[in-house]
Amino acid sequence: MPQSSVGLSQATEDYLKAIYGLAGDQERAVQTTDLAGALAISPASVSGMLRRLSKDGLLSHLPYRGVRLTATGRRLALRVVRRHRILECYLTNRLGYDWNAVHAEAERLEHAVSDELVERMALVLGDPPYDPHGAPIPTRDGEIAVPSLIPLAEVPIGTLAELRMVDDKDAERLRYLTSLGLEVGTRFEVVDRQPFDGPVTIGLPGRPPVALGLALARTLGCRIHEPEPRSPPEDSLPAGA
Amino acid sequence: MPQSSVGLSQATEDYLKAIYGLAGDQERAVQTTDLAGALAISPASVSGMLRRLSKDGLLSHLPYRGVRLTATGRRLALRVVRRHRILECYLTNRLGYDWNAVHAEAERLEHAVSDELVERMALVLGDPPYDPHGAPIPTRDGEIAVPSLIPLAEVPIGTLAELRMVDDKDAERLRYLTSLGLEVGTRFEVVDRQPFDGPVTIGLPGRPPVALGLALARTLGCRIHEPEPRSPPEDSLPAGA
DNA sequence: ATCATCTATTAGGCAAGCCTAATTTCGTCA
DNA sequence: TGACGAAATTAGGCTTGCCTAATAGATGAT
Repeated sequence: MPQSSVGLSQATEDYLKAIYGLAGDQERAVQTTDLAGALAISPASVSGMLRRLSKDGLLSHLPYRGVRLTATGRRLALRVVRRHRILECYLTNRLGYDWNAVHAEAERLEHAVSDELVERMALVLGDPPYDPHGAPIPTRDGEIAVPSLIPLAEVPIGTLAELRMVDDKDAERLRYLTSLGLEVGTRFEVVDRQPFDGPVTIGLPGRPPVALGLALARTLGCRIHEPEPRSPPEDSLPAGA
Repeated sequence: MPQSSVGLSQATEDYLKAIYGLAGDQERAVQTTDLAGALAISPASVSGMLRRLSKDGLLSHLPYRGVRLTATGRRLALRVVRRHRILECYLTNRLGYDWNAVHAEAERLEHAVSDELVERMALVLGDPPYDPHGAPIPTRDGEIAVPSLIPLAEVPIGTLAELRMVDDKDAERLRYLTSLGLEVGTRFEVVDRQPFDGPVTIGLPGRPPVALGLALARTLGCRIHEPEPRSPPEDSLPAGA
């Protein structure tokens, strides 16, 4: 059953990682169907596997109610996430990979690298806090700093913002963002937003404005740089308490 | 069944590599038992697996007579060997691994890295011809230069020689060699050899002579630097034809 | 409250790879 | 030539993970 550095099967690692990813860091319960979707596996198979993982103490499974990682499960999930993200950093920084190509490679390697190797890579890189898509990298001892970002879809018109985080799974989407001149750290201004779930238009310095579909805009994590210049709300000069 | 970059299962890759390793490059037939020993698997299991690999056209299996890789099998085996050895080089050169630690890590990674990644590592390293243990690295297109070396066990007394190749599988042995000051490229002189399968004594510059067991001496591939100074055999000045 | 619907689980199967025990084949030696 | 031991194969079983089809639980609308 073992095969990685720590003795979990690849399937087990994939389940834990997927559950962690779907639950978010506040550990919401995850539905069987959602998990099946994320893993591209039939719900029936997931049910069977969940029974085993539950028996092994990695998660708690209330039948028909979803699953939640146990402390152990969460720790192991974060270990896999750390491996994945350090690998992504290493591949881009040291081996010239594009940010749209690292995910697939890391997806396979994360099950094969030893902790020793991961830590050597982290050391060489100087312990990066974020991966190439802006996702925070869990520390050796399972801490993770969840960045508080705003989806582009919710950034008000007129705001100056910075792209901080993008989902890494869709290579096509990443190539598209690159073609627009958008990468992690890029600053832009939200120029317009069409009502009724229409696209968001942003302006980058020295480029014509671009309209981004709402589905895409929802997946782009942004940091606000400058609140709306017009209509200063209420705390302009007084420091309210 | 697939899982690597090329669609072979890990088990398949392990079988092909082990057969290639046991057969030597001239492709001798390999016995089921030897293969079972190399893979630490029961002979019965190997029999079953060989039937499948044979059906898949990766080897030809004459029952009770042993197996031989087909051209396809050999090509795939060499691909795995290349991955393994490039990985060993990369880990020692770029990530500070000792030569005794790389084998285990490469053994797992060789099943997970893509050809893309292997070639990027090879590029960064400048296409090394040998791995850290002196084994030749197959080229991208399946060529391999088999070095003609002499086992230390057969180097005549009085000869000046150089260690060129060591088996990479036994980390303990590699640590021992390091402790003696022996690594790939080290020059030494064969000082003495006890009769009846006794140890071989070698001298390294600036160190007291060391006696190496015959079993160990048989696994050390050497290049001769200077033929025996005493008793020049027969082809000293005439160039025989 | 009940039914229709969606979600989840169980039932039953399959392929990959491994195991042990039993059997067959090879090869050698008398 | 015949028998014996070593090597190889077959027989039968197990676990992991996946599948489809059938059943059971939860839920929202009437």
